Amino acid sequence: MELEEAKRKFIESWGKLGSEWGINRTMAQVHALLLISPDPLTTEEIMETLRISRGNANMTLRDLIGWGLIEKQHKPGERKEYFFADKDVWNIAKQVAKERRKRELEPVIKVLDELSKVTGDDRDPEFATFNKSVTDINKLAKNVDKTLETMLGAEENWFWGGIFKMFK
Amino acid sequence: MELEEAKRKFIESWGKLGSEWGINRTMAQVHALLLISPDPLTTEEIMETLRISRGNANMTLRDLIGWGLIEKQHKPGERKEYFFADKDVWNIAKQVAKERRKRELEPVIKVLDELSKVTGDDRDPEFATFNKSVTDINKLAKNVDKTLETMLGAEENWFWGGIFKMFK
DNA sequence: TTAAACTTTCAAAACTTTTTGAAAGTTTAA
DNA sequence: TTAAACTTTCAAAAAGTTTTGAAAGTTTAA
Repeated sequence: MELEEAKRKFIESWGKLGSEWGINRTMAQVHALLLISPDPLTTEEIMETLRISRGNANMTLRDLIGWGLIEKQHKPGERKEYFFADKDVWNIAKQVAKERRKRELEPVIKVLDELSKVTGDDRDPEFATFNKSVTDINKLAKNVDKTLETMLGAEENWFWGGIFKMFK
Repeated sequence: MELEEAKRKFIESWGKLGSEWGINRTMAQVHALLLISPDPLTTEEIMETLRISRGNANMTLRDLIGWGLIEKQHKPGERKEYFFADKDVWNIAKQVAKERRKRELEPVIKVLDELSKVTGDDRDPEFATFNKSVTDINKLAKNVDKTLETMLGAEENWFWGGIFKMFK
């Protein structure tokens, strides 16, 4: 396969993966494009390469900055803004985990905590089943949360070494 | 909070979480409803409680069975089909991880493997950047895959005990 | 100041996904 | 057989999401 085709394929795949993971397709594609660009790109260049509108490009770039995945850069003597992506895959994974934890896990845990407080008669099957599911899921969510927290604070090397060895 | 309100809230939250995680809202809501039902429910009951159409209910129930999250049950002497959810949270997490691994991770790894094979001149920054990102992401994806595989094969208890201790 | 170069906004349009509901299909009991 | 009870299908409609592009806003250099 030739480099240009490979690049296109990479952008396409990353976009698809993104849309399965709550990051929208264009956002993931712009990210992919910046990931494989040795130099920072302008809005104009991104619009052209991915054939997207100015408005879309601007919004997407802003979102990506919000996710901590890309940064603005200014070249001395130039008015234009350049964008570049952090190329460190471990950082990317960490950022995504961090954001999703904040955006999705935290609100759910808040609701579950509230729902765990509901009281009732344990001999009432309606209550008992509700209560068991809610408490179990709450425990699971808290466990995941704690795990993420620890992972985010941990150092990079254990990851590349393979966490999985620990479960053997 | 009163039990009925709590149930509604649980179904709503689970639905929201589902839609952020690639499982559609109705599917997650039906699952939530079955999770907190002490007894199996019929299509009719589910339609009524969640105010969804017959077609939608039928499709959703089929999908949930496909994900391994619920099962059909027959009551002796009755024509109707009843549905019930596995209430074991660890099983639920395992099933979801298993399915997503198969549906999403595997195809990506396949593409990345292909893209890793692309050759070029390492002094060409275009190639070098592309290659580094692709290989790094490939390593990450494989690592996640391996971790999932091990987790899925592992026993339940280490999870409830808290994996996170291992990262301390 | 001014105007050129650039960025941001947002209502409307395009596209995608989900849901509906009526019709077709299947199973069972009599 | 038949018909009632139930399940499945799928084209069209509704709902939800993303994208466009023109207009408004901002910054900078002169």
